[in-house]
Amino acid sequence: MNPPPPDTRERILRTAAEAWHAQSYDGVGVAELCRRAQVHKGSFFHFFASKEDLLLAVLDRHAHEIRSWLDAGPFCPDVPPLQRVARFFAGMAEQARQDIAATGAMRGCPIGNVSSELATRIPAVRAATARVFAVMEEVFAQTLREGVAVGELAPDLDPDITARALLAYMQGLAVLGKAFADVNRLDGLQRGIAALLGVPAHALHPPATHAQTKDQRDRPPRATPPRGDD
Amino acid sequence: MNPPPPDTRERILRTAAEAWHAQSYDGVGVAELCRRAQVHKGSFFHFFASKEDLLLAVLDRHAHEIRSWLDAGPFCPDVPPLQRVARFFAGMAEQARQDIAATGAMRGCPIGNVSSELATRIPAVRAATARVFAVMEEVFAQTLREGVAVGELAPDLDPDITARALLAYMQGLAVLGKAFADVNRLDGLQRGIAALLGVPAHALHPPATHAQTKDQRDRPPRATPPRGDD
DNA sequence: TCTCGAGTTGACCGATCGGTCATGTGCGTC
DNA sequence: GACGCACATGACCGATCGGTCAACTCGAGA
Repeated sequence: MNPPPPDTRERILRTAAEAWHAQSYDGVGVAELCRRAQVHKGSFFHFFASKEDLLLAVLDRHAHEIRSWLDAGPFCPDVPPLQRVARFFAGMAEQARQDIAATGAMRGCPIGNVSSELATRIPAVRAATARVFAVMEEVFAQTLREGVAVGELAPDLDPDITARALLAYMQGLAVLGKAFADVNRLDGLQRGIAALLGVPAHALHPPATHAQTKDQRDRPPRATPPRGDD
Repeated sequence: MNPPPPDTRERILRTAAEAWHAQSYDGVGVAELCRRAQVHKGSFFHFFASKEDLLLAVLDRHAHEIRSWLDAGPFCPDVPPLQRVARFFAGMAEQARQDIAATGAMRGCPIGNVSSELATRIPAVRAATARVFAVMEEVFAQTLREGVAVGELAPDLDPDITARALLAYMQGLAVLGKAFADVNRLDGLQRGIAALLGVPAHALHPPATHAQTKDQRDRPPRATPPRGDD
């Protein structure tokens, strides 16, 4: 009810996620984070025991929110399963295009980036990123299972292994996209997905236009207000 | 040439490549690099204008050496094209297994890691990693072209796009492997490759670890014992 | 013999790193 | 009104960062 509620903690979390995605964990220090979030250093360490602690909080939030985000967005069951997958990858491509337009570079996957940078150095971070990936894998697998049930996919397709392959392909596209920074490289992307799914390329017809996955200002049905308790 | 000159520069290059692969660019500073390479700081900056300069040199070397390395190694034409691809990915899996055994973690792809960490921050690094990826893509594409010519692959398969997809898949596997740090996750790997190539999974039987009898061009692939090797 | 320059050595630099801490302030409660 | 507490504020800390520098060694060429 407070007009200017002290969303300090929230601001730090969001700023960190954004900054680390745009650059890297080591590349953005606590001081700059504080500058961007308009928070004083003392306050920062009032909310987070350390920089690493903040990273784990960011990843934890991802792990807890990504499923509902996916379910409400690209994987919303308002279209058949195969189209959801296509819509998800189309969203990725659109995101990449926006990155290029805005900054001339692609930022890649925030989770994949962090994992690549820190998985060997900080075991807890490795585990946290794995948890996020596992959720995505589950969402993929569930969708694929539906696809099999509906008859869009071959009955002998292994949903779990295929989900894993899809996730790998997606991460690889993120890595290559970031390295090449060229949207044209993304052509032929659909073909790979279709191949992994064992369907003809035309089975993944482009979902009309970019779905409105980003204009969601409304509160989701789940009543839990944004609070990063862990 | 230089008969017994101290290979200082060489030592720095190798140490940096190794250390940055095991950890990350920002995670290993010049001081530690010097410690490991047994080089004094002054010498370091005698050979390289800056830390970033060294990184570019490391990447440059990769770009120049990787083609001949691939051609002499996994892509050596002593086996049919498809088997070379299979051998390459088997080598990756083997590498991952060794990483786990030695350190309990997977290091991922040295190029992919660097790109993920620095592509948005240092454009020159982005370009340098892209160059390495481009070489790999070329080697893949060439092999695929051969595969089409020999009849191992469908005549309408697009070698360039498929090569790109294969490279993406490989990078994704590296990212997920690093995050999950679990060799079992690598099962089902072959299936994805086969799917991307449009061949049945059994067409990619795991090749022997080392070079084997050459000139088996006319022999169709035969089933080989599954991964019992450990 | 002298010079010269590639390479070595380690002290040193300012900036920044992640993190600490004493103090201040506003608010809810008794 | 006084106390407690969540949070704000910014000076401050030692360590480390990437990088500089002057002095030194030493072998090849004149």
